[in-house]
Amino acid sequence: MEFNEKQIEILLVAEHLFAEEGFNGTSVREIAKIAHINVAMISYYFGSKEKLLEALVLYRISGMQLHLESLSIEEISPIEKIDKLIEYYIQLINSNRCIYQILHFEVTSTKREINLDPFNQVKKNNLKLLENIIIEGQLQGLFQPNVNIALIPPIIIGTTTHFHLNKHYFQDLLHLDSDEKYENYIADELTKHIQKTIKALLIYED
Amino acid sequence: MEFNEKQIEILLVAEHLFAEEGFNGTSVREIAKIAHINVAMISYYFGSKEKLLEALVLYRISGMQLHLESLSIEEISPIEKIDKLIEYYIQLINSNRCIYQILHFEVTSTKREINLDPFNQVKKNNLKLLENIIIEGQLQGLFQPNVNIALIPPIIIGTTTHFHLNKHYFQDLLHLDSDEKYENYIADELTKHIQKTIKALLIYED
Amino acid sequence: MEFNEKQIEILLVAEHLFAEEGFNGTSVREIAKIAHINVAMISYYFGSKEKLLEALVLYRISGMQLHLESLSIEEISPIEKIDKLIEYYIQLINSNRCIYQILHFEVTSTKREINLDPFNQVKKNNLKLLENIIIEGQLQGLFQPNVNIALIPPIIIGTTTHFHLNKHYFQDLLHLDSDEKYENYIADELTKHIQKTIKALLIYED
Amino acid sequence: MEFNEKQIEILLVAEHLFAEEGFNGTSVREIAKIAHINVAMISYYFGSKEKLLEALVLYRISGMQLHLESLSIEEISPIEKIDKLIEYYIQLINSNRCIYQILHFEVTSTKREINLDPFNQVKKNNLKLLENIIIEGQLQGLFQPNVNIALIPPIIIGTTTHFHLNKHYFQDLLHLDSDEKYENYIADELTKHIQKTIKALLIYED
DNA sequence: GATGAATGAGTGTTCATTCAT
DNA sequence: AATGAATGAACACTCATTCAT
Repeated sequence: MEFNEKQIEILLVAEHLFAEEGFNGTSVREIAKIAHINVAMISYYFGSKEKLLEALVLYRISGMQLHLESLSIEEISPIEKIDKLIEYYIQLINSNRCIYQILHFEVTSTKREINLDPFNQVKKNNLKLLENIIIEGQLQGLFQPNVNIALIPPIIIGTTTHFHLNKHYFQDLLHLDSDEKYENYIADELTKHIQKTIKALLIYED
Repeated sequence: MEFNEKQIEILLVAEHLFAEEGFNGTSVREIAKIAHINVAMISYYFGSKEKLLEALVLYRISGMQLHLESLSIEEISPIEKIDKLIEYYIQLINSNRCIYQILHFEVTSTKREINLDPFNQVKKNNLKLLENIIIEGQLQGLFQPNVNIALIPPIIIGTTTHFHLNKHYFQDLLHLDSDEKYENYIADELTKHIQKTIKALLIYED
Repeated sequence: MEFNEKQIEILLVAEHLFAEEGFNGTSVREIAKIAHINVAMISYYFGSKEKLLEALVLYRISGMQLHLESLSIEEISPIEKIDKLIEYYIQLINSNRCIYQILHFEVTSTKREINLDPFNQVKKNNLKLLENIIIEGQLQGLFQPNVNIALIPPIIIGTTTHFHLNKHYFQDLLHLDSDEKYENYIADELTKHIQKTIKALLIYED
Repeated sequence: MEFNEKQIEILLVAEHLFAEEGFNGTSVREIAKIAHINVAMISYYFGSKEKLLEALVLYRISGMQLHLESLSIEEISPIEKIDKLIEYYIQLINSNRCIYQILHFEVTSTKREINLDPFNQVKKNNLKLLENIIIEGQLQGLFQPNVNIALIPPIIIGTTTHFHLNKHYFQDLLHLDSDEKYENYIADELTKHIQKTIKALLIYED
């Protein structure tokens, strides 16, 4: 699917608004106004508001694959690989914050007829990547053998998105009185915390 | 705030629909139809659709406090306390799944003028409870000293809600081909997984 | 028709609101609230909102008769009688401002099924009173013979009500920067102006 | 402000209904039905029902200026000028009957946020025109010096609108058993009556 | 290819009134 | 006699979409 310049602008505006106000809370007129295009353009370009969402999902999912092919062949320890992967994962969620929220709330939970196979495939690929690293670590005797690998991404994604969703609460709790401090906290403390957690889980013998 | 029988029925129907279709995706007529009441009743009882949401939040938050006062005085090890607390926490999220989703997506993220102070207070109380247990464990030399306690609830809540939000994906991935199996998986594997993760984090020396 | 204390309070509140906001612009809930009675009382006491208006009209019309029986027998010149009558008329409109407005706008012009016979009778009686004075003056050679008597009350009522309806405009135009000044202007200048006008009309030979 | 054909039709229908049933007594559906347009068109064209009223007022006020520039320079006596002005004034009110009623009742008296400055300006302009004629007459010694000029338009407008508002009463009183007779009465008797009244007032020495 | 005009369906809310008590 | 609870109907308005141009 190829999108022209205007279509991409519409997608970006829609992404922002869908994330902020929800799909039903966003009117096509609002999108059209901000994107400086005619209302009819949305139906004209995408068919309908719902199909605009579908196009947006498609457009964004392609960029959500972890591009860590290098990681597999790098000559660093699996522990460092885990650290790198988590850092990269959190950055990925961070920079795709809007579409993550849209996907989870507007698509996954509600009953829209949007094909999520590409999204699910991405998640499975990312899971496979993680699995390879863990198996490598287990073979090296660094990681414990009995870990539920499928439940590790939920920790990373879940914790990060939860932190995002409750931004105000955590800004208050952790005294992050500027957006900059908040962003830095994610890049530093939250990332370290999740890295430590996953590594503990992998290494810790119960 | 006291609600009569019909008001509670409206609240329950609204909760279900708001969680499933979103606040903006749910019409008052839909609520009225399912609750077998007149459309005007919603305005009559609650003032407006928005105030209905507010009433729902208020109604539910009171039940979201962790009732684990006993835990503090029980003569079991802090490790067992952590296990119990997590199990209880997950059950709490489980049975309040709808309002959790509503709170996170309809209230926290969007700009509604709903007072979240009670909700935030509950979260802080629950955090305090967790903190006490961890400090107890640290004093006994069971837990490591340098853990970011504030970031532990996000792991529990984030992981659990992420699992819920992606129910279909995980049902497919983990071959949970019935709702029963899915529920059991949460009660067993997911709970164990999160317990193990948190304990690892607390005990693991990096 | 006898009204009890509460009914009269409702009537007074309704009169005030109907004049200020119009019949359709006033809700029975508004009336009930201000009159400190239950909403159902209005239907209970008067039958319906429309019948409340009817009752109000009936209640007020009785007081709108010019009580100037004395005028007929007083031993003053017809010119002085005209002066007295006009002054009295303007005061009458003044103190019945609300119901006058309601009658003209809510009843007379729109198609309500309210019996206006009593109101029309009052107007005819008042016209007769005026006619008698004018005939007396004509017999005394004070007034011209060829005057259209039926069109004299419209001058008095029309001018006065027009002044009331455009209160703000005239307050601005005539620098009547307080309600007191405005009221005084009516009692003094406007009254004198209308008296002079009618007398001129009656005396002036064209 | 330019209005297209359909917009003008809506304005005309609205004018008629607002005058007849009042602003609150007229529903947009009623307007839409009679104007043979979709209900949504009213919001689409004017923004809201209230703004439709505002547009109507704006649309009509421009036509309410007395176009009597010729009068100032015509070589006729001030007395004849007064006659002409009054005749023209009454015709103006006559042909703008609806908007006059709307302005007086729906706009002037109730608390709408409609800008009445243009209307007030028109009234002041018309007053100025009258004033010039009267001063001319006074300079020629035809009119008395001590007349309250600001209170003359109220006589003309008040009397005429009062006559209109009480159409049924006067049709009954004056045996004007057809609309034609009623209209003719205004053009003949009522006009003459008001002309005579104003002239008497101006000429009569008290 | 692109758009202004237009619309039917649906929105949340308010209304006067009714009715069981 | 008096009222709180309840309701169907109507309200103004917004929506995503269509269509002639």
